[in-house]
Amino acid sequence: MSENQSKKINSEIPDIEVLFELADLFKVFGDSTRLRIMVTISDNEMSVLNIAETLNMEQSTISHQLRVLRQNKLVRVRREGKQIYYSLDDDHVKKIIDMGLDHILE
Amino acid sequence: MSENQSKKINSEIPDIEVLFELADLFKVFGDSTRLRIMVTISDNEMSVLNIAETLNMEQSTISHQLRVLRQNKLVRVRREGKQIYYSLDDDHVKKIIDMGLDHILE
DNA sequence: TTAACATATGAACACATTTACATATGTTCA
DNA sequence: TGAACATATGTAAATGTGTTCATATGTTAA
Repeated sequence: MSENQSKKINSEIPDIEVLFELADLFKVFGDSTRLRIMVTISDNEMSVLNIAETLNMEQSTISHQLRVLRQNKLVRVRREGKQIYYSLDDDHVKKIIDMGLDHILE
Repeated sequence: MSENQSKKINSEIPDIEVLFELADLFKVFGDSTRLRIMVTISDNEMSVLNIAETLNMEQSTISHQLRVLRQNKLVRVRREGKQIYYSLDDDHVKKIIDMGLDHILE
């Protein structure tokens, strides 16, 4: 059995706990502020204040949302002096966003 | 418009309205009941009652969520007599789910 | 150490979302 | 037509989420 079957792997029915986890993951992507943060830092890392200024939002709002992204391992953190720089965790994140964009822009 | 350009679309920074739309799309995936419905009907179409029984939830709950999926064009609808059969709209939907699963299961 | 700055966090409010119950709408068949 | 069934919808309650304000924590440099 052919390539056909290797494509089948993902079509097995995931059990319910996995689906709960998956819903939680998509929930994180389902907020425009968090999406904007992710897109903003996708090219290069940025400090919290820098992100807040770029998006024209409160520093605390950004900080709260960065925590959500951190908890879900979607961003990387690096301290340099007083500032803390955030960047996207991996290409996976970008891929998920791009896949969604594909759906919308088609 | 060259192929080059069409591939580039996704790596440009999407403007804010698109990100709002994108957030709305992910919001739909960010609920376990809707995810379970999508996974349940991903192999073959199912009637509303059948879905409700499979997931052991109220018929009205399923119906409400199916409307959300319908409004977001994620499911296809087919009437046959008294029953209405739902199925996933396209492979795109499955891909988005699989991509999320990849992130979780790695 | 203290002042100045960057980030994180707690609490509260406003708003959105999910679900269940009751009921309406739509379809078939006698 | 009316009874029986399948699906959709309105409403209300419970729960969850995002944002702001005030303040705490942590870092640097004088």
